[in-house]
Amino acid sequence: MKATMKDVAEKAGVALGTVSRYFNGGMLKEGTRIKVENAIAALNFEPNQYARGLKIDKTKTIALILPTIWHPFYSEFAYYVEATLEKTGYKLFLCNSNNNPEKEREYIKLVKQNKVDGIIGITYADIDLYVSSELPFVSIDRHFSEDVTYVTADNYIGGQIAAKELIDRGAKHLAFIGSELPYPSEMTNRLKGFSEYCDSQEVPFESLLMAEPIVNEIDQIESFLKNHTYVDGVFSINDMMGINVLNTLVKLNKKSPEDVQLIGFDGIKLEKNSEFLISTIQQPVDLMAEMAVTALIAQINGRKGETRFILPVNFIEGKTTLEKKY
Amino acid sequence: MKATMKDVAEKAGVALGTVSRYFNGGMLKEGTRIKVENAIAALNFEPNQYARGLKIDKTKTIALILPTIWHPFYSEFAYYVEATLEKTGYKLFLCNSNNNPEKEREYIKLVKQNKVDGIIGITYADIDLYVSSELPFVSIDRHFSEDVTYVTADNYIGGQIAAKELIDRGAKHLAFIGSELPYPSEMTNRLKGFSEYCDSQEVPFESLLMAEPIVNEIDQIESFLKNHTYVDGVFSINDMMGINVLNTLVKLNKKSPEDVQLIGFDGIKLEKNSEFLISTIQQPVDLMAEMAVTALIAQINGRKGETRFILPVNFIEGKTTLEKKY
DNA sequence: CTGTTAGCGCATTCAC
DNA sequence: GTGAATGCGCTAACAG
Repeated sequence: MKATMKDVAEKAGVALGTVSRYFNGGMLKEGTRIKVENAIAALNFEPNQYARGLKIDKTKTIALILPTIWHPFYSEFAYYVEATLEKTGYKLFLCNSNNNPEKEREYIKLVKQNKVDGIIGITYADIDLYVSSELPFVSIDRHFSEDVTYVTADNYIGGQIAAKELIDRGAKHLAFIGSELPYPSEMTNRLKGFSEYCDSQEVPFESLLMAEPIVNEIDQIESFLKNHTYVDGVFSINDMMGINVLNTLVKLNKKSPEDVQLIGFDGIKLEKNSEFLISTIQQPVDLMAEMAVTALIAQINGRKGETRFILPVNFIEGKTTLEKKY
Repeated sequence: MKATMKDVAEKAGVALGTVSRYFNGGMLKEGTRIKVENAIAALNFEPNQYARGLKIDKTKTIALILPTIWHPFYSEFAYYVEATLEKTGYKLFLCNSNNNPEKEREYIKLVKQNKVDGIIGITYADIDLYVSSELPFVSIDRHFSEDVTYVTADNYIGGQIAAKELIDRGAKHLAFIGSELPYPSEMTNRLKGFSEYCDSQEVPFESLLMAEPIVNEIDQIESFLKNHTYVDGVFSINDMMGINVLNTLVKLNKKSPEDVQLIGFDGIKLEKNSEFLISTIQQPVDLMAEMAVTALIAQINGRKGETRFILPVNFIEGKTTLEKKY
């Protein structure tokens, strides 16, 4: 049998409230404190969190909704979210939505069920209606209605930097390879920054915009590259797609960076201490996680501050770009 | 304000117990059921899970402890655990232990705190004492005391297969590159299977066993390969290390598979639909997750069946091995 | 500083 | 088939 606080109180010869006070930071006289501690140890007691939660109406738990944890970018984000949360004693529910709105709603319901205090979500589905401003919610990379807090990297500047770095490294004919999301997202800004910078420098560029969900990604990339053999600088919408571009280049007997320079987006690494896969625009994942957690906990505690957090990105020089020329 | 069951009862003009029965599968007369449903919809009511949990002493929640979610193998495993759990309505707490026993114990305590019903753990730390047989616990890749359930891939056979495949593909001088864990683990069996097969075929092999935690992994691999230039077939303890071996080979101007064939372990992919990184021995991660969940839930419900699950591995032909010769 | 007490929201006996 | 009453384990307010 699991011991209860009542058992502890009896064993220690004190009242129930005293034991409770011991756990909630109240002052106890040296003697009673020791009696209580002994009883706790003897019974191997741990307070029942569900009873506690019922009483104080807090769970010290949040849910993280993301498309799939089986993706280096999201798993890195989850890693940092959990790490940040830990410092404040919060626990984390993990939800792989697979972009299924149904499942996202199910987790959003957990807030009403008092199972979690709030939610951090990377979601591209249409759950606007469920995300009200009363719900402690922080969105990543996606802008809901005005008063829903969101955290994002500066995708627009990221796109500009990608274009600039390719051009500065001697690329003359650029290309953007990416997808078109059915819902608006910060990702669109990557292309916007890229194309506007190209235009401002009067550098021509092509673009391959595949419809989501993408089918035959590899084939599409291959035929695009075949039809645009003069392209010598590619900006891919993210690193994973960048890897596919790289593999396709190999197949077409082109070398990177010698023949085609390539810059991705995200800054994926397979582990904390491994290398970046390609040259890339790195999102400050650790910072994004930290901000998201901080903002969420503030909301949970009734404080509402900033609702927009746009964090800086930076260029990572990897194996798929040449030395800077200018 | 959040509505309670009492509010629903009042609004529907029925008693509290009736509403409760509605949620717990009791029979209601058509008329009352509709009244209840209307009231629930009107108030947008969701049952408070903490109150429910307190009452029935179940949380429908489990915790997953792993070294770090920021690692493709673990994130794939977590993906499948969550997917399996979902089917049974369980929720998942994620814990990155970073191999810190303190943190592992903290999560194990959640069971006593009634915050989770059970635990699945991939842990190499010394937490034996905390893992008693009363605790619903399933260990992955690690054998605790006799009655603690564990799930693992057949690492011994995996090692044998790796050796066999390298030899069958014409490698004459093999090598094992890996680490030595301070605690016993199934991983040790990879080397055992490998070396025993080599011995049985009278094929010579070298081995590099780096002490954990590994420092200067790349340097150690490089110097090992430099000192054993005749090696033409490498079995690395896992895929991540395999990638490091591959990078080092490139640096040393050796080609894989032409000069050195390489087989890893795990069968890592960066996403569900991406490619394997190198030739490898694949663990049946999906199956392992499923078995772990099934066994855990059985334990939670008081049923105890098998306590040992050893699942088959298989060879994946990737870019770092040649065609089979024999 | 410590003991007593009243719920938190719900599931589950019992009567009816 | 339904309503009323009891308590799960705990916190917090109050009295002493």
